[in-house]
Amino acid sequence: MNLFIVESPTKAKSIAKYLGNGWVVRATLGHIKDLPERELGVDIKTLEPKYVWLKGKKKIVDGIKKAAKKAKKIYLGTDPDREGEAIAYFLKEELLKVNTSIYRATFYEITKKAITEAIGGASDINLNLVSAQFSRRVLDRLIGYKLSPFLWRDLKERGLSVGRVQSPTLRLIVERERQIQNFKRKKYYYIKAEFVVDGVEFSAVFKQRFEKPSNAEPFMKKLKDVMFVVKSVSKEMQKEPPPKPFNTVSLQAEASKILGISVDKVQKMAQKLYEEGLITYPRTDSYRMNKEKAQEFMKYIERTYGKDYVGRLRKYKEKALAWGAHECIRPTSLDKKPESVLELKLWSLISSRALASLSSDAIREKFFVVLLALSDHTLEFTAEGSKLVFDGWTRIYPKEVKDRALPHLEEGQVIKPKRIYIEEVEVPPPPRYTEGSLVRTLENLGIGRPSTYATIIKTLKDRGYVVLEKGYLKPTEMAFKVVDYLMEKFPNLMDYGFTKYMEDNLDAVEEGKKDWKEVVRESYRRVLNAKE
DNA sequence: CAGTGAGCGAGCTTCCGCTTGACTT
Repeated sequence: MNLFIVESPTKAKSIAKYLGNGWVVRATLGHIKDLPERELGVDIKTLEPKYVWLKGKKKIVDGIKKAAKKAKKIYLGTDPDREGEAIAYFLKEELLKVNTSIYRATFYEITKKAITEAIGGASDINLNLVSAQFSRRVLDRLIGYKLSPFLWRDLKERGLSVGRVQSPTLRLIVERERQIQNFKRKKYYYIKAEFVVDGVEFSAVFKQRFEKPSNAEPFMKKLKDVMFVVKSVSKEMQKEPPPKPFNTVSLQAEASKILGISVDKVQKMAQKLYEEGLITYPRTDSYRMNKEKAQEFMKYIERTYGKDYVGRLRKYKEKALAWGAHECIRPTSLDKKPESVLELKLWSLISSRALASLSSDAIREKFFVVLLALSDHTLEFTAEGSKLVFDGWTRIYPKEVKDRALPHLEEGQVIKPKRIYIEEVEVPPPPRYTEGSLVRTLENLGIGRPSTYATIIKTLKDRGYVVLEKGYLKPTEMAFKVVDYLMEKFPNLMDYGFTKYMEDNLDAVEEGKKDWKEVVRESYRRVLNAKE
């Protein structure tokens, strides 16, 4: 008998099916060891971490140990990334006590082929990856546990917190609020001309924008009872490529918007769909899709919508970190659907998005018309129109874009406006973040990971830093104080590029170019550098 | 005798990231 160990019990089930008789597959349920919660757990002089059993994990690993005793070979199939490598490292440390035949197997998708290849090519733990995890973990602990007390002391409130992720995130929310508070109402004025030609209504706008309506008045006088001549008509075809399939962030943002629920709820529902075997792994930053599945989906598109709607499997530029474990979020099969109404809505959203990503471009025809006042050719107006000439992917994943109709116009044609008027346009202040837009911003900045995006928001709420108001995140008084304090005292931590700086250093550790403790020391010094 | 400071004990807040299931409300 051989033993195969993964993180997720759902994966364990699938893999057990592929491997068949002679194999036992077990799951760790994520990390098994971590720094102790109630103390720093890091020797501040040597930076030596103290990893202890996570609650309930000793029991799980004891169970795995029992199986390991009887196993011929043991394969550590935890996720192929920093955190997964650390789990494998601690597993090996324990399992060596009962069996020395231990191998590290990595795979990037759960197919029979990928698993078989992983077993064939199994090797040993990558200690550089493990070291990078230590760096990340210890640095986060130092920042969290050493800096939070500053807030308790100086802001005289208990329960406040500082973190590499949460604090810059809070800064985003607070800075946006300040932009809104300091926003100067600004209005602009446009001159518009309305026409009806062949029963089609359209409007054209004067090339110049005015700060005050009185500035537009002299032009309005000149435009009294004026006729227009069509100077030029042009058009161009525009391709609209399909959207990418979902990853964690885009699913959270899109589903919370469309279904009107929190990103936390989206994530919990997605987890349930995953456990029921209806979708792929829901915590991923990748847009990759399994080739065979993509082929199958494209055949479905051809059967259902016709050949013209079949696109191709596109390659997307992935963030460096998205190299990791999992493909995009997609249905496992188009026939297996959930029963509950809300879950079905989410599943359908995921399915149609995955299908749309494999569908053809939509094609839009855009028109541009230039009109001149017949009496004075310096008075130039323009009109734009557009029309969807081929719906492509938008047939599968609806996108709301209205056509703007223009009548057929010939150069030199003279037309009479129905009316000419001044339109007031007020520039709106920037909006507060929604949970979805915040999570999108974090992903773009490289802050946080797919497994934590939803909990970051929860932490900010729990600390009393933000409240949800009509679906938007609003910072509290305390949030302003905390951000101002941290910006003054630890500006390097509050820099949106800090995580990127850390990641670059972790990359160096992973490549064996830097010592992990040196990276912690340097980064932590950088955080403190401001004053203290 | 007032003021200072060493020493000691009580209370104990907090990080990010990996994964679910066992809790409570």
